[in-house]
Formats: sequence, C-alpha cells, structure tokens
Amino acid sequence: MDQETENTHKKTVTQDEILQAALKLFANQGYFNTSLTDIKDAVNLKTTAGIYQHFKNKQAIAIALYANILDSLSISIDDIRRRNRKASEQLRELVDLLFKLTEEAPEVIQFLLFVKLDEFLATEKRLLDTAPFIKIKKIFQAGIRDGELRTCDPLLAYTYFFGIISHTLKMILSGDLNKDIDNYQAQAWLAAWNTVVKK
Amino acid sequence: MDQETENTHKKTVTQDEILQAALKLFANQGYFNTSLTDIKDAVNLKTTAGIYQHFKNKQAIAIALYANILDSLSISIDDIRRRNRKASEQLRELVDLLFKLTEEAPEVIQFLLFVKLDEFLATEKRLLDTAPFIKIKKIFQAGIRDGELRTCDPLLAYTYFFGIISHTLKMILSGDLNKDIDNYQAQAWLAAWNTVVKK
DNA sequence: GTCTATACGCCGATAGAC
DNA sequence: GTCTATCGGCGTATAGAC
Repeated sequence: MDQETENTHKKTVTQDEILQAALKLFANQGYFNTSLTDIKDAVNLKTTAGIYQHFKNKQAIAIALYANILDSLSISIDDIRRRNRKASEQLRELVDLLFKLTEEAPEVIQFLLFVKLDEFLATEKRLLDTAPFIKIKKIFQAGIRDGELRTCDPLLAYTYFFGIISHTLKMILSGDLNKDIDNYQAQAWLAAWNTVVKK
Repeated sequence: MDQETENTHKKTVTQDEILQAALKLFANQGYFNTSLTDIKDAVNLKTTAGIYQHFKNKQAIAIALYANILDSLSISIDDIRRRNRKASEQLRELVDLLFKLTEEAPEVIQFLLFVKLDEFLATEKRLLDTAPFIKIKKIFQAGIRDGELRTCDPLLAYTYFFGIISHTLKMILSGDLNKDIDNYQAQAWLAAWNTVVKK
C-alpha cells in the first residue's frame, strides 16, 4: 500500500486497460459515439496522446478487441468440442457459455453479436468466416452426418438455432426479458434444440 | 417532355426524395458513415443547405424515416389482422410480408430490424413499444388465449418466432444465405411456427 | 427553394518537451 | 510513457443573396 498511494493516478496505462475501457464504451454507446476522449477519461489519462503509445489509431483498438474476443471464444469452443462428443452436448455447453457471458460479461456479447462491426471494421472477415463460427458450423455438420440432427442444410440449422439463442440474449440485454434469466436459458435451449433435432 | 429538360438538374428536391436517399445510405453504410454531403449528392443538390428546407437536422431525417416505416408496417399489420382470424394465418402473412420486403425493399428491413437505431435515436421508443410490434405481440397473446399456440409467456413466443425469422432475413441480406430464397421462406416459417404451435 | 460563403466545434492525430 | 500544445479536416449548421 505504500508503493502506490491509493489515489486517482495510474503509473502506467496498459494496453489491456484501454481495451477493457473501449469494450465497455463501444458496447454501451457504439463505436461512433465513443471518442478517444471518452476512452482517455475512462483510463485516467490527461490527454488522448497516451493512447497512441499502444494503438496506431482508433480503429486499431476495435480490431484488437475483436481479435481478442474471437480468440477467447475459439479456445472455449475447442474446449467444448474436446470434452463432448455429441452435438447435443456441444451445443448445450455452447449455449451455457453464451448465457454465462451475457450475465458476467454482457459487453462481450453485445460487442460480438449486436454491434454492427462492419460499419467500422470494413476490412475484417464476416462473423461467420471467423474461427469460432467455423467451428460452430462444424458442430452442425457433424450432428447431421451422425444422424443426431435433422437432415438439412447445416447453415439453416445454424440459422434457426442461433436465431433463437441470439434473439433471446438480445431481449435479455435490452431489458425486454427481465424476470428469470436461468429459466430463459433452459427454455431457449429447448426451443432452439427442437428446431434442429431429429425426431 | 418539354416541361422538364431530361437532364441532371432537379427543379425541386422533395422531402420524400431526401428520405428515400437517406434510407438507402443509412441502411447500406450506417447512420454515422453517412454525411449530409452524401445525402445532398444522392439527390443532386449542390450543397447541404437545401436539406435544411425540409429537416431541421440530420437526426430529424432518421426520425421521420423511422416514423414512416413504422406507420406503413402498422397499417399492413392492421390489414393482416382484419383479413385473418387465426394466429397461424396472421403470422403466416406477416412472414410473407417481411420476406417480400426483404426482396423488394431490403433497405427497409435493414433499417428497421438491423440498424442500431438507439445509437442515434436515443429519444425514440424501443422497437417493441412501437405500434406495429405491440400489435404483433397481441397476435401471440390472442393465439395463446385461443389455445392455438402453446401456453407460455407471449413475449417468449415472440422471441423464438422472430428470432428465427429475423435471423433468416439477416442471413439473406448479408448474402450468407443465397441459394433459394422462396425455399428459405417456407422452411423458416415452418421452423418458427413449430416453436410456438400447440401440438 | 436553391445557391454561395462561411462559421464553428469536435475529433483524430502528431510533434516534441519532460 | 505521459504530458502540453497544436494542427488539419470533416461534418453540421446558418446567414443571406439570388
């Protein structure tokens, strides 16, 4: 407690602090409503100049954020696929993960699923072409191949399943659904699963 | 053909021309990526000053656009509810309408469902509290009351049903789904309907 | 109703001292 | 690595002539 007088100043602003602050701001207000001044304030810098020590410009912050979230999600999905064989189990755990993130790190879900990334990350891949989503599509492919899921276009299975899940998450994040989150999770899983399961 | 030399100039720019041009631009590039200069170019004005004849500022354009689209949708839904009794028929026609709009006026669907309106229309109501969506919720309420739909929270029925429909539309608009649109419609309807129907 | 001209603010970004 | 200072530019918006 002596090496750092517990006051308002930071010795050093780290790259990660900037990313975390930017994530919150981008998720809550949008990229274009967030100025570097906002970010600078959030990390207790006096001017925006310090940000440029870590990122070459504003867009680079968003790109790094996007990459980090995708990486982390990709790793989680690898883990899920390693621990589970059946599509039902893998999808179940994926839904668990997404609901857990919605509760514990809503900004991550907001940024990843509901912010219009293409409006400021024109160069980046579309979500469906990123590593984690390619892996998710593979879950559906394998489930259909193995006869666990209905025989249909895997992309349609993905569309229906995640239509329900992501719309539910969106309604939760917006506050439109606000009574019993755990119950929403169980029901949404069931509804989503029923759209793809082979009966 | 003499009263108007068919050239590049307009005698007068109408309010509706501005709205149509703005809709396209907002839907395709986003509100913040669209400057009044872009809009002015799209309607063949020399400067942005002319726009202020019709709208007090940029936000007012978006507000008018939003109101127009909601009005038009609300009227269509009234019509659907008048012509059909059963929830299945009403929802079916609503899905027809949304897919038709996606084909014929993709910018309308893009703007209404997929643009993050709250980022620049902070003052406006949330989508679910607008007239057309209140009416849509009523369809679900009535369907449950009449025993046509599963007994459950009407808002959840809405969430699942429109999760599937809107995600399908989003995948179509993004080009991720691009093979057989009519087939997507039939299948999406079925999948969505099955999430809410009483079996 | 459309134009010229212009004001003004905000924001992203950089140079250079400490 | 953080600061002061500052720049250029773009975008919104207005005043006023035609």
